[in-house]
Amino acid sequence: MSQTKIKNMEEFAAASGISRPTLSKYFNDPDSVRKTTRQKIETALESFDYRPNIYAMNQNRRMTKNIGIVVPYLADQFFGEIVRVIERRCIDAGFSPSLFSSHGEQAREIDILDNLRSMKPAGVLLAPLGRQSDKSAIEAFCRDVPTVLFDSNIEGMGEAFVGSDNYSFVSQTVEYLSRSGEPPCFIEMRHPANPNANKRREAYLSMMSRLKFEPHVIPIEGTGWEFEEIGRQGGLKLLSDRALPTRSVLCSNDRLAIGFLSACYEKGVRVGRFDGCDLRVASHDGHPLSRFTCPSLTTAGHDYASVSEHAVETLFRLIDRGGRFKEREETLFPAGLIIRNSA
Amino acid sequence: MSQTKIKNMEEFAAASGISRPTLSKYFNDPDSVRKTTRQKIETALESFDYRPNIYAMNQNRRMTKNIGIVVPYLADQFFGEIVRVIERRCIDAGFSPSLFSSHGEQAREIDILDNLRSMKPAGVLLAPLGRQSDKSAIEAFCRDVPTVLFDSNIEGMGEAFVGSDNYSFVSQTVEYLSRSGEPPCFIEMRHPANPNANKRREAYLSMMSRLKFEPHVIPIEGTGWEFEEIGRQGGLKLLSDRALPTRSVLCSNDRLAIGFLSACYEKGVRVGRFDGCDLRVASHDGHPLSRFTCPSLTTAGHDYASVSEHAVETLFRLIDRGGRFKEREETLFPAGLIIRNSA
DNA sequence: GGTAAAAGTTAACGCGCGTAAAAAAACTAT
DNA sequence: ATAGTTTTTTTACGCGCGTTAACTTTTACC
Repeated sequence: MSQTKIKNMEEFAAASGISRPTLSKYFNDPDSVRKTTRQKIETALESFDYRPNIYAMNQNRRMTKNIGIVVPYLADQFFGEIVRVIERRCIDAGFSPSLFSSHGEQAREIDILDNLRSMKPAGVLLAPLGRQSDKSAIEAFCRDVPTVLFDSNIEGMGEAFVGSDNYSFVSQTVEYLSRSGEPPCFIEMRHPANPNANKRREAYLSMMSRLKFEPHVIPIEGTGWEFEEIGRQGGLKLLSDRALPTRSVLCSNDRLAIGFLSACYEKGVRVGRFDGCDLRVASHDGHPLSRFTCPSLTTAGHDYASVSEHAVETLFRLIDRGGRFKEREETLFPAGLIIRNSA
Repeated sequence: MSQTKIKNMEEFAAASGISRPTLSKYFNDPDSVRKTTRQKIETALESFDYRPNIYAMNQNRRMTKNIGIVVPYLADQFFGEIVRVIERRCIDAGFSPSLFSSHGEQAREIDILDNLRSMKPAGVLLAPLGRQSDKSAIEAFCRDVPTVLFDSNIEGMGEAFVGSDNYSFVSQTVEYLSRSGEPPCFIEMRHPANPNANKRREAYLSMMSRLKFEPHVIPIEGTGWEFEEIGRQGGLKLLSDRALPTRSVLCSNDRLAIGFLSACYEKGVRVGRFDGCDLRVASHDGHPLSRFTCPSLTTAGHDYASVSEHAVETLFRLIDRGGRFKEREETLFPAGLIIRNSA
């Protein structure tokens, strides 16, 4: 252990017998110094436990090794999962990730972007709120900071977008439901916060038309991020009013479906793909809890790993390129159909 | 909008007609300058949009206005909810919260604490991993940085602990279940990661003994943070083996119960508090999704608002006091019994 | 209107580190 | 061993802001 407290790089230079500029080089990139000196430094580091002052390090740099990660709603397990993978990859690549959640509020998203700007990050991974986002604020931000969008696309913003291919999600569920029984109606929020919802509706309509079935889009009321409650209330109303046009239901996303299933249960409607069931219910996202619903939920799942890996990989490439791509990139990953008991 | 770009406080001083030291005072505490000058500054701020360099601000300060928030697992909605409230209050109080998730890994928790230390935060709100935590690392950290623990208590560490009163949770559920039917057996993970689980088992045993019922603690296998899966596998096994000693089941926490309910559903066991049901299931935590299970889950819910408010309030008080309390504080909030359909 | 207290200004230094230039030292290859 | 290359050292300055001290202007109050 250390005997004398080392408080700056100067003192550590004296203690380790390496000059300060060389130490500075080392801390910014350990591979930039000769192997023998690197070992000397690392030996000294062990006995003196010194860490450079991060504020002093960054204040005179036009760009830091920080990476911002912004998600719309951290309580949504989808983002919890994505963030975990992204953080790990950033750390492994020698960056310091900073995590922010907009908590579904536009003002908060703008605040976060403002803060982020003054952190001079090397790059930012941004999952915007979507419909609620202040487009011009995001546009201005993307001009200043190298940004990769994920999850929600906003046309033309950021240098790249990485997300899931909504058509792939919906085409698989519609095709499966139609093949194995009655074609589904489609339940969604009337005013979805997230642009993916619109893509999914369009995909549903297009698939139904291709398969020559009559489409039924059923919008339910409610705003905010409490999707389960919205799905539940919508479900209770639809079931009370006997307003479902078909005996197959496709929900826009799993959280809505979780609420809808709870309504079915309460109303005594037997959900499932087996004989004696009243209704089949399927959905999209592959929510971590979708396999614990009653019955377990048939859904089209995100390729979580690919989306997060590719988002990070794209950002690193963007940083290497100096923050600009020739052309905006868009990468969409297909879904994987997960057949369980609900449909 | 601005015409000339302002790049530091010097230039902003010239543009606004206020001297730099006064500006410095203003940015560190807007109330420390006279109202008239404050208004002049704020007017100038609007037309020039300047923000002080956060790195330069902090590098020569022994303590910053940063607050660290560390949780063991962000994908757990319990923490998602708590973090939302805490972040908001920190911002309103003029601090900059930084959010970190240990993702259930000891190494990650240690890393986070190391980083946090070099951020010189004014204070830290730490929900430790629990059993997996490196006690000595946490102890060392708490010596250097004013820290309030929450959710998981580790005896003697940090200047304060704010959490829920596990006895209150369990006594209410056990009392309710016993009064309204058969006394419950208690299902928990054999090696729980979180110390609250141990408190809950003890509370169960103590309540059962007080009520003069025979206790049945049923440990189930599995490690990690995938509680639902653990609860499900445990449930499937118990039901197959017909190993449940009673027709009332009390789960240690809601996530376990969600898995257990899915096992019951799959096995065709009718869960509920009504005639014709085979089993009653109750639990603890008031998980955001507990009301959407099938049937909806009877549970003892955290007082989320009070826990998070009081944790923040305690940290602010600690910071005011210079980072030390005379005596370690411990505050526990009681649970609220939420009677739904499962029991 | 005069005076003391409060708030602002000017001038100057320091924080810890990045970085550039010139000189010295350490390797590499012939 | 020698010349050539790479790496390290020395020296010195700058970044943007915190902070202090001495001084000047504004306010508040009788």
